[in-house]
Amino acid sequence: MGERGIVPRKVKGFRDIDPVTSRLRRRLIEAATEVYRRYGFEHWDTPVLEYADALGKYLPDTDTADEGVYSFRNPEMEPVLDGRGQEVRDDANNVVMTHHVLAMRYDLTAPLARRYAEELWARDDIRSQQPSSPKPPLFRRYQYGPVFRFEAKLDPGRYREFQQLDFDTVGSTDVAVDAEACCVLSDALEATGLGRGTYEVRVNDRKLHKGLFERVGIADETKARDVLRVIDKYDKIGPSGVAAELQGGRIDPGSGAEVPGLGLPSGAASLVIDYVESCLGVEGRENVLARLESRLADTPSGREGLDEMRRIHALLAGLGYGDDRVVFDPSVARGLAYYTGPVFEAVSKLEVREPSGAVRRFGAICGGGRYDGLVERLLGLRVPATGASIGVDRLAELIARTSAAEAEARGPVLVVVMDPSRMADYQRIAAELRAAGIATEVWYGPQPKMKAQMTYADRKRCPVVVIAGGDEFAKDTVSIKDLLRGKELAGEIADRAEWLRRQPSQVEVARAAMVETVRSILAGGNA
RNA sequence: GCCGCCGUAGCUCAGCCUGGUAGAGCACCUGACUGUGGAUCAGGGUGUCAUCGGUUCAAAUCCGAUCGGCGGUUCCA
Repeated sequence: MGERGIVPRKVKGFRDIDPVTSRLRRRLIEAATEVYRRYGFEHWDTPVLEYADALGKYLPDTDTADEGVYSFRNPEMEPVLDGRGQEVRDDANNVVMTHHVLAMRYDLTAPLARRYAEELWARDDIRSQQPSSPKPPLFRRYQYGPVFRFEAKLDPGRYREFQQLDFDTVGSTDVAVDAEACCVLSDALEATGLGRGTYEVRVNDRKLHKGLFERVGIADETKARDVLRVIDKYDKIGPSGVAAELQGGRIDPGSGAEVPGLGLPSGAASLVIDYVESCLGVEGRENVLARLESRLADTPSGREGLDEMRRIHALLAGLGYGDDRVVFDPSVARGLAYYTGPVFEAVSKLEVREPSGAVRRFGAICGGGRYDGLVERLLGLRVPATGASIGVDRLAELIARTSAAEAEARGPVLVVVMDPSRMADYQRIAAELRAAGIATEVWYGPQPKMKAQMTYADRKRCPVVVIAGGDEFAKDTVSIKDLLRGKELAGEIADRAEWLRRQPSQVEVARAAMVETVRSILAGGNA
């Protein structure tokens, strides 16, 4: 053995997708996008690469080293543009060129903003910073595809490349759109196979949080964000943990890690905890609203948030979306620097058991909300938008783990090669089956031994094998073996010789009847 | 990123404390079987003991660093 060459290895955080997962993924995307389409969203795609500054405007936490985008310098030189889109020139009046930084998209919303802003940019009134029309055009689209995030820590079910399935409405401030987004999520999840009652769409409004801070007297945004972060951990660390982190800090008993406190006065801390606990275990959107009413109605932002929630509730109720599908949960705190109004997420209530026996909770499988600052940072123009995204990979994993049917994926039909000199005949058999819409593969492996071919078919979960040797060709027949039926009957095998003589899962039929016979086996009937 | 635990065959793991160059179950491979996967029987160990370095006559075993996994913490547009 000499040099081994380059060691083949996959990039960490990225995945190879096997045929079963791939098929499931595509099925989910088809089912969900069909729902999106029914609501009037149209399909737009955008490139995987964007100029980093177009994305970067939405990187609220670029200072944290943990996360980031994959980026690199464009190999091609392009002109540098100023804020009005004019080429920058040097003293000699030459156009200044540079290798711009390109980045892989980390979600589908930032590219949407770019796409939308680019449309507006073409309008003279917008470019001159003096919009003649204060009303941005309405735009509804869905999009799916891979997004890329550099994450320092890779939890199970968390990757650096993953699929998102987005739908967004740009150009409307009406919370009716937010209510509709909840319906879309619910419909889409059910279309992919989640049973009613196994999931819930949780809704909150960032304005409620804002109201809480007004009440408690927290004006600083960073501080507010810190408080929300602590609230979000309530189910993990409990009321005493939350109280400690809001005030003096605590030491995590699990890891011994020191968690610094936020230094809130104890009165403020108990107001915050009261807010979180006020709705714990409260069933029904009406009841949640009533609890919040008594706590936040006297703050300007809280009042606003409550009005929005109330309207969303009325719209949902009018459409028949009850508490079995959409709930109000004031602890939901997504995308702190990003969302401006209603926020939603969808979670599965099913438990998944790891091979190790541990129960694993799936995180949110969908997330979304209103982000009225979308285009503002690109064009200085405030454009309302709301939308949500399904995490396709998480949903796929959830369904794969909780649905037995999905695990039983089938391979193609295999045409066994008994006599390599009759390859043309085998390929003709395969062509006939394919013409009937049946996925079919001819054995091209090295040894023509039948046992090896059967083992191959078994591994590949082939449902049917077509066998034709000298006997069959002489009689113009084929032997058709039902591997799934054979598997069922395999338990009865006591004497192999006897078993082979009877071949209970195999039939010999006239060549003309082959397609029909295979079709009926695939349809579930036994030949 | 920080703290803790872990890293031996394809998988689940034993061996490590008390150094003497590896073992179990399952899986896998071969054959009984010249035209039949799953039964049965008979064979087969398929491994740079994560990597690199240190201590030692001798390291899977002791020490250090690195990489990888898991849990927590941070974070999640």
